[in-house]
Amino acid sequence: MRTNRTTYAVLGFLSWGPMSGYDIKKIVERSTANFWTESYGQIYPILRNFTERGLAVRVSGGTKAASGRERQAYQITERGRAELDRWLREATDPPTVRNELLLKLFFSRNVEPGVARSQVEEFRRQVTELARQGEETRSRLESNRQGSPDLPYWLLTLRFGEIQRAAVLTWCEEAVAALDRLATAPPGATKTKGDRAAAGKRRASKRKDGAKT
Amino acid sequence: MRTNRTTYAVLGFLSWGPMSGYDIKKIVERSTANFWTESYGQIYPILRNFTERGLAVRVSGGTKAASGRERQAYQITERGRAELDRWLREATDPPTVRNELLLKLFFSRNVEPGVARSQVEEFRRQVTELARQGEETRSRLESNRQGSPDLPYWLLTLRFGEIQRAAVLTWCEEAVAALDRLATAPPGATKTKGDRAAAGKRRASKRKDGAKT
DNA sequence: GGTCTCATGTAAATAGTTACATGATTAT
DNA sequence: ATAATCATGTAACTATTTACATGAGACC
Repeated sequence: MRTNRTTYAVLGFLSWGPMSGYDIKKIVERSTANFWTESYGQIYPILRNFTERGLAVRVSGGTKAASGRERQAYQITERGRAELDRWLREATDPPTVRNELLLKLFFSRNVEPGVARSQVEEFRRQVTELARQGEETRSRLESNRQGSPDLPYWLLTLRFGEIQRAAVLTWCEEAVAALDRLATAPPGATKTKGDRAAAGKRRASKRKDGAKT
Repeated sequence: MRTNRTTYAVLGFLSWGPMSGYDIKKIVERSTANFWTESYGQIYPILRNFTERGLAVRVSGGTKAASGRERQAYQITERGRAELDRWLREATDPPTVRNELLLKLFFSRNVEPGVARSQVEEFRRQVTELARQGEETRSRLESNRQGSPDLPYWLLTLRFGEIQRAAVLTWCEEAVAALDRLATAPPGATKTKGDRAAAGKRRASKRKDGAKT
């Protein structure tokens, strides 16, 4: 029975030093956003939970900086570190993916190929934007994190994103080309089994396809 | 306020023809497992909900085949098709990813590089297995779905997986190599604040250049 | 004076999984 | 006989997001 993954994300950040829930949220947005997110609704309760389980202690005050309320920082304990260590060594389940774009594509014969095409194009724009952000992150890391013992690991996660995004962009182009071919060539002409024509025409009108309502 | 994505997955399957919750679960496992999953706890309630909202009607009996209970099939209505159509055209939010392997890697300086290395290796095994399954799916589709109007779309989603997995496997090798270098070269080299040197050298391919400062 | 950001937190809603209850039929 | 599979469904739990309440200091 796998326990809450948020636990470990938060423990991981606390391993860098004492910080508050607010800090964690901000850092998550800047550092792991591409493969991990957390919301306040997760973070604050888990921090309280840590103090109950002895994985962290609350150190009020702290840096203080420029804040309205008093800063509630949390410091990881030995037990907290042990728990983090355990998780880092433990087997990792493959991620459960849910990709809505692919789901739409999967059912896209219900619409004209142009619709699927626009979806892919929009997806490509999104990925391109992520790639741009990735480049920024890389130069930021390389210019002011030199020598950090964390850096090699951070670069590994960054590289994952880079390689994956490049692949996805390749696919986008391939997919757009395939959909263009579908849009022009295919209505009923090609394949076997005579009944294909309908798919291309589908949008034209509502006729009965043997299904009543 | 985006409504439940499960809704559309189920509508999509019903667009193929009347089917039961059980059918949907089985088909999901065989067809979309790589980018979409659903559980009974989602499917059955949503089917009931469809009858209330007029997106599908219940057609008891149906194929019947070999079943214990009476088969409860659901048939999509015109309103259901309209809703599916709307969703297919609607803008798609980028997927929120949560990749636990990358999260572990991100915090892996808390353990020896060998730990991260094993995690990546295990991940590679998982992806390799998925790739094998993907190949099976491809030959299955190509041999007995020829001429289906859905085929081009299915192949697109399949291709996405293929391209992405190839990229991920490339990354795995790169990552293992990087972690091996980390394990041998750097133990204390980077430790202190003052030495930017070590990190910069790390990029050099095979350290014959005396990379350990 | 207004609004922005810092900051902590909670409540409610939504999403999703897991485990179980039930029971008929089919294969061994 | 019994195990497996077909099949439907629910309850409880876990996970996660969103929206809101609160309030202080900073900035214009």
